[in-house]
Amino acid sequence: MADQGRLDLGLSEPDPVPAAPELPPGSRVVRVLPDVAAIERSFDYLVPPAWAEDGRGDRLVVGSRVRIALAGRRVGGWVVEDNVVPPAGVELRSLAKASGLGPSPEVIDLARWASHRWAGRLNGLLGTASPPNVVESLPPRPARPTVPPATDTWAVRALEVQRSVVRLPPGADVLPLAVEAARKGDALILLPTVPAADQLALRLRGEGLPVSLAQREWARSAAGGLVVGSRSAALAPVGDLAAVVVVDEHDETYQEERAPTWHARDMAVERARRAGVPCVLTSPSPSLEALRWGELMVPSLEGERDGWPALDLHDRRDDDPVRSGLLGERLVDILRGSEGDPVVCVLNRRGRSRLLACDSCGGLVCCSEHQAPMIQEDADMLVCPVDGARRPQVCDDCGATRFRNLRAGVARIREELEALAGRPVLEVTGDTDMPDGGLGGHAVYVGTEAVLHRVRSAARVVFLEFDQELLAPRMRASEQAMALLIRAARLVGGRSDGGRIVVQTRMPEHEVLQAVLHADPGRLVEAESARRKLLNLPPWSALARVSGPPAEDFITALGSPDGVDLLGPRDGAWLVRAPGHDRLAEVLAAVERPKGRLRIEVDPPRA
DNA sequence: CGGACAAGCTGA
DNA sequence: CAGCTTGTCCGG
Repeated sequence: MADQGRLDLGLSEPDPVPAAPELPPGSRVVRVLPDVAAIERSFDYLVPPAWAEDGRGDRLVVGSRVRIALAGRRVGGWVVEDNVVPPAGVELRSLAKASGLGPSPEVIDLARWASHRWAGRLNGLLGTASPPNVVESLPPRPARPTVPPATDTWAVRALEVQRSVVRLPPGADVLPLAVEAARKGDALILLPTVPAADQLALRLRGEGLPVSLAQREWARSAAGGLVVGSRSAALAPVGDLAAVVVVDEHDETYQEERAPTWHARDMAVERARRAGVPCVLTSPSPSLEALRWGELMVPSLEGERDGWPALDLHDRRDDDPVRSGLLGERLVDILRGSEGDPVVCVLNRRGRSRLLACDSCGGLVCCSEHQAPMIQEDADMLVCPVDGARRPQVCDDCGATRFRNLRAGVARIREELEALAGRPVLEVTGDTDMPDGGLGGHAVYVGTEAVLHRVRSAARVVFLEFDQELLAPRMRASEQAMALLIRAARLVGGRSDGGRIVVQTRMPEHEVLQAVLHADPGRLVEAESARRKLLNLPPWSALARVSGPPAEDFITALGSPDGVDLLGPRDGAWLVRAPGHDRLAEVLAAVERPKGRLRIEVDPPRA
């Protein structure tokens, strides 16, 4: 079959074939997509005639969850098409069981669109769109709430346009926007994390609004009212969708890491477009994607200035790189608590030293054969990262045996911070357990960026080495660096409340830092937008990263379609670049997929 | 995914 | 050539 390797969007068997003669007249046949990750085809089943009499037949609609016999076992699935004419020559089996409600036809169509847009399988998306347990019927629709007239005019204005991007400073409250969305009717409100969604849901309930949590309260969401949730909520049922709000649209947690790497912001935008309802994206620093899509609105420049913390740039270019290590002298007072506690220090690295300099001559300790920086394995052995050769810890140039860390990991820096602060310092990593409400009670914390998620609040956040964020070899390095500063800003509060962030850097003129310094995210946009345009990167193009053992075959099969560049291979992966997402999706879908573990990441998160 | 079946390897 | 592993195909 010619399209064997292609993705089935639940609409296979396009040729109208006469029904098999053995099918009794009046039989109802439905097309079912199995809920099995590896199966991307749909199959036809007979609706048991008995169901027509007891009402089960009426409840069976496109989207319904069913159980089917497939290759000798029972699996779940979704009805993706009703009243189909099955291809000739197949002996139909009957549906084994009806297992309740599933996504609406609108959400199925949306998922189909997403499956094409992100070149991935439909059944995973339908799984996300389905209730976690069997739902036989919906609760009654909640009474329409009486929403008090809005006091925040920006929220009203934001929902008056179909596509608006609201630039709100880090500390701003989105509650007025959610309430205003509720005035429109049933609204979908997305937040980056589940705790943030839970908290907003609680506050909206406090306002007397009917709110349900997406996924966990699937049936209530489908019945009506406000639906609040994180990424997966973009596919949640909503009664009668009247508005969509995506809070902190810049946040990368909106993108699914596994293929299909769909993005909840883009999904929500498309959902609103299809429903013809207004969609509002908010962010302290809107993404280029958002700005290209909608109309930018800045409620108050004054509010924005007050809402960002002050930024202290510690320019380290004047310091002796060898002598002063990672901790500049200006940090001492902060670490000792003279500007308030707690102090949160961020260093995006794990483990111990990666880069050593001789204490007496200042030279970098490199492998004489490969010129690569040696790694300190234990107290007195060095290891070459290229071939693993070991040698004793002695400087090649001067024979000294004392070294200094230029790139200490978090574990080492904790000890140094403790010495400098003269008080205990708690190390926080991604593995550190987080108590409810976040960590508290310590005076000084140090950790990778995970520390920004785990500590409740801070008097100061110090980025010990920010340049690696600014210079990271990733397309979105600047936006990601900005996202870190936004997180930090939320821990310390706005400048009007004394909020202050400290950044040690050798690039104080970098647009990310300048944007925060002047509480003007537009400065980042100008520079970043020009750079991306020059390099023909998103949002001025659309990218997909293709990897896995069959990647080469796939790329070869793509050929050289019009307007499409193939870049690579690099680390066994290729980049496919097209002028836009329509073209990209079209090109990726046009080719048979070689078997094997092919991974296609559209909008690759780490390109 | 998981079963069916076919093609390849091993051992006496 | 049985008995087993490994690979490929396919499901209504």
